[in-house]
Amino acid sequence: MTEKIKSLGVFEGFEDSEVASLLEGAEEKLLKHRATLFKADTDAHFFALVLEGAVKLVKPSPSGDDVIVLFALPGDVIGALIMVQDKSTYPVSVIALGETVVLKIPRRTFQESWQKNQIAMRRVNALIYSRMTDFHDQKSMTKTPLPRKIARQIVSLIDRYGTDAGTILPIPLTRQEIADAVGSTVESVIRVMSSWSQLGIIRTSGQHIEILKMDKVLEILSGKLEA
Amino acid sequence: MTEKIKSLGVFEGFEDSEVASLLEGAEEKLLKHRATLFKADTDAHFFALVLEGAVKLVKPSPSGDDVIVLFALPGDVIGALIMVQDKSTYPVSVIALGETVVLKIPRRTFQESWQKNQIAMRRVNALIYSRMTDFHDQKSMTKTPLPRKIARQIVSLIDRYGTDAGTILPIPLTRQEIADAVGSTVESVIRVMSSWSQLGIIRTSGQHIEILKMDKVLEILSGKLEA
DNA sequence: CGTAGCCTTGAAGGTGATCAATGTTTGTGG
DNA sequence: CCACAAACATTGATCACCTTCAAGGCTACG
Repeated sequence: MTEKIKSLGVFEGFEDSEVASLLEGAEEKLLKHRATLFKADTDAHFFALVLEGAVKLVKPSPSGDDVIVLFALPGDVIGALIMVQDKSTYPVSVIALGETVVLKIPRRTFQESWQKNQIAMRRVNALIYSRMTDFHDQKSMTKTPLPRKIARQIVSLIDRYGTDAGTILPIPLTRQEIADAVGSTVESVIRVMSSWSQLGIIRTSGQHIEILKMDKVLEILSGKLEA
Repeated sequence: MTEKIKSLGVFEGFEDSEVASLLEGAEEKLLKHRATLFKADTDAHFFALVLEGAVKLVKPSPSGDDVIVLFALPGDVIGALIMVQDKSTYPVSVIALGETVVLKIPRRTFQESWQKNQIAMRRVNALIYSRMTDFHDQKSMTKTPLPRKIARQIVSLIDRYGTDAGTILPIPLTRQEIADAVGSTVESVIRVMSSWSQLGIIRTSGQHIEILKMDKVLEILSGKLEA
């Protein structure tokens, strides 16, 4: 068992043996950029922990405009809630962004170890709680102009990654993905971000986004700045 | 302890003594229409179960256009997730729609009984799961035209209430509230619903909404019908 | 060096927000 | 039981913000 795993927030302060039982049957898996961890509507027999890199949770839509429901970063748990349903299929597909490492944990282990471990469950629920409030935030911004939505998304990602390396987005994101995440179109996202680039607020090289003036981004988010 | 309480989904199959310990310190409370159960940013010292009627969870916005994050109906749990956070304030305000009865349960009871009761926690998590997928649904409809959003909201409410009395919305809703729930404006909601009324798809008297042609509503939801 | 994936730009058009005014229902106190 | 106020519903006109459609450019990689 690697140090990396033991140092995850979910396992903080746990005995090695405790962690071992929570990881019964777990399997570490390396995903290449764009690789799929699981597909929506597929039998949900495992959940996962993100160790390195990132994944996106995509809800497929009949009309082809998929929506990104969530970005999961290291330390995040995915597919845990569905483990409590008796039988079920995943509601979303999970796709890696960049090289990423995840830990696949079988449903049985969830039922036999996680659900019996109050502290672990508390921590899982805490993660879910923050996800929930994030949805609330998003929902409260439906009527808000696009630039503010994009700003929110960016800030949310940086906040969650926590690293004070800070101003560089932890994941490679295409404009299309940003659009899918905020519920807009590539073109509109491009227009907004181009204008930010010109104002020197951000700098992008390829899928890499760097925030140069966080204060400005926050002003946009709060509506003070139009940009 | 009333029969009504014991018959709630969360308590299904539980012994009376078990239910009693889960309700340690609980207090039944009658709320009048529009009465507030708790306010956002207030110390979260209890969570609640809806017994009768309904409540709305409102996220206040600085700009005054509040957003309705969720409608909670009988059997729903509200504020449970926040009980796992060590100390915290409610992220939303809760306001009754129509005469409603709730059961206020102290945080201590959550920590001492609920968290130790695997089955109860599973059920709470199952409720949360369905709420989560509901958010996913909503998010996947951001780019969708307003009528479909409204249709989704209506169908979701009727689905959840389950009663095959069926075609009458279980809660009194103003157009403003519908607008707040789908992220739109009163005027726009009115235009959509008026057109439905004229087509004989729905009938409204005051805050009461009755669905006359559910099939049509479903067609609108799926995009087959423009209306 | 050609293809695939992503980014960019422009023009046109639509959906819904906003503003403003008016009608209707509900509830309350005299 | 009436009168008035408050809350809710409605309608119309205007306009901003995005979406959509179309075309082209850039970069990377086999």
